[in-house]
Amino acid sequence: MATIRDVAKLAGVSVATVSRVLNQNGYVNAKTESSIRSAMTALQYKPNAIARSLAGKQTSTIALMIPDIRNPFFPELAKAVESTASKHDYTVILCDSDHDSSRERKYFDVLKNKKIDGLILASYTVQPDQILELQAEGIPVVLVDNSFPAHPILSLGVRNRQGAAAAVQHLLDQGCRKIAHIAGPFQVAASHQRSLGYEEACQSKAWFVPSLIAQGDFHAEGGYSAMLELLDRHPDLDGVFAGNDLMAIGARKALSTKGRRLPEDVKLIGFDGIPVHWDELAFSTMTQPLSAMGELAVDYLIKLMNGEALPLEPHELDVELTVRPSTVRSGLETVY
Amino acid sequence: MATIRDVAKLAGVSVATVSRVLNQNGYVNAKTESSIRSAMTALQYKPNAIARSLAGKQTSTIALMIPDIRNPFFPELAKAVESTASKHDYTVILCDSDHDSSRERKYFDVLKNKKIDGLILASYTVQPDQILELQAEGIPVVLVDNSFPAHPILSLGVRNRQGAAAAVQHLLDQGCRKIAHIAGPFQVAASHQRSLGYEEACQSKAWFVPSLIAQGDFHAEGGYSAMLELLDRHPDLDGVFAGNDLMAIGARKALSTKGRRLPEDVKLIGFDGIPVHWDELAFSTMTQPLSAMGELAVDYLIKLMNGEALPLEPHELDVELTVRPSTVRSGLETVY
DNA sequence: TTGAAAGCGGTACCAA
DNA sequence: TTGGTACCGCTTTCAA
Repeated sequence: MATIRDVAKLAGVSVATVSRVLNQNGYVNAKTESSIRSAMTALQYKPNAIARSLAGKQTSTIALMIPDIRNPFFPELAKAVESTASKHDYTVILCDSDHDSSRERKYFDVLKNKKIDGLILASYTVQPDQILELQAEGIPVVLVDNSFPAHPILSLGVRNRQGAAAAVQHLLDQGCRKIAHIAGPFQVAASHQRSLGYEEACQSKAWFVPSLIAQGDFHAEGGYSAMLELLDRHPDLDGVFAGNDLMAIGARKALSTKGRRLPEDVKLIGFDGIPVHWDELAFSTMTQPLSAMGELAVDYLIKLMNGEALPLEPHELDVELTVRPSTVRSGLETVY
Repeated sequence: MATIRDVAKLAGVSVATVSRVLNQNGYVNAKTESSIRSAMTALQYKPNAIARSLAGKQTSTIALMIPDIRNPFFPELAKAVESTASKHDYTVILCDSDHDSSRERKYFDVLKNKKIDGLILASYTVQPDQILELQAEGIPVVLVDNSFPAHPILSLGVRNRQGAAAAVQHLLDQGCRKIAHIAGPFQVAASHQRSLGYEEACQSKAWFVPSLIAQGDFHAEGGYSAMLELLDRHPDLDGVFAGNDLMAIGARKALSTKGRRLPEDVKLIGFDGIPVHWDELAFSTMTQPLSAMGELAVDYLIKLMNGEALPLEPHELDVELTVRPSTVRSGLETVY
């Protein structure tokens, strides 16, 4: 492997000059430059990124940390992050914390040691202090799908409360008169906000009682059992808002197990907009702009890495109502 | 940030000695070591991985390159790769080539510059020469879900031909007498092998005609149109083997559009074993051991990185028949 | 058992 | 406009 010194020698100049053309900074004579460039191609010179990182202070590497890449929420986010990052010549380290805060901690250490330039973090287990510490070590962080409003942490998410309220409103619009809610883990801020949105939209209704809310776990299994529970408590419910799509999937199964037809007997709506492939069973949901979030997260991170000071109020994007046959018979949409 | 020199100074030794305790190699007096260790904790010393990489010759970083993380085939693979790698203190760079060979090439360059220790590659567009070149540059490669038997490239996949034949056999066992096939892209070796497996299992049958094969594209859309085509050509078909699950999804839609009931009128089986969430619609498939593949890929890569010479015949794992209601009425299985 | 010092391959400051 | 050179922080001979 040719080094910068080899190039300098062949071109008959100093390494400093070669470095200048490499980084396109500083003055350098046109003929000098061209002779250097031909030396570079002659030697097939490729700058060693490691050496560059050590001397300069950029690794051109960011990390994306998520709880579980198998959760259909994340591949799309990851795709957008990766693609945007690589567009800006950043490389992405994938960290799957597996919802395990000890793995998270371990990764934080590794990432510090590796001097990554920045981190995009989706976590429901981090403590704000940990993020602050990363920032103190010079690693900018963009928090996604979560926020700590009391701390100086740039965060990015969606309007969960408003979105949830809109979901419930859609059910009301479709004629529902008794709408239940399968709540996600209340420790997860986004989840909590959705529950608040539900309550906000229902509280004033005569039919509303707290027992219309059942606790789920963001997984299909939890949605399934929560739905059974709800049907048991309220056999006459005619609408369900699930705190996320995975729970909606479980809920659908429970509903069909109990002989409820969608949308005739019960209307069901979820939240997230994870990819679905079956028109027949696809259900209505509030779709998150995952791709836009990933892109925006990288854009913000780059600004932070460039030292720009950004407003720290949580940046919240809008979710979009996606109508499918679980709430409107004709809401059939080609999704494959 | 404390450096190794700070530690050396505080402990009253040389950096060489500190380096020795850091790497647990070479002789070092027990008391010396303990005084160094306490200096390290006192200074909160964390070795700089970049400097380490430059001086040593390991970056402890591998890359995982895949065509599209949104393809449900890959998240599980990625999860296993990531988790196994991190167990061995390797960090994983995620490269999503987006099925674009120019992006692939660009990434190869970046990865060389960054001196990654190894690469796990899933690609249907790479040329063997490119892999050879990476290897020549000292970057070991494990090729996944593809192979170039004529070249010295370690590859890992499943027994596609046998698996496909087994899928068809399952349809035969269920009483099918006219089985169609939706083929994936023939340029993809795995896909081609599956088609061969289908032909192998059908060729001897009296009902077999080449027009029972339609071309798909590994996506739901292609499966859909291929299925329509097949139904048009052979209204009496009673079994379908789709070259992958995504096409099976499209095929299912086409079948239901045309009023065919599963499994009564037509039995459908796919290939891959991507995650499904709906019991009701889940279809039979040949499940690939994705998690095992990811783990094995890393294990192999680590051996290669350690300089071990490994046998270069493609390592092929078995696929497993997963029976669901698209082929057997009672094949209901809880999948959520 | 320990230390001095020469790299690893760049960057960037200071002179020339 | 160019070159000399001191780092960046760690590893690894080679001597002591």
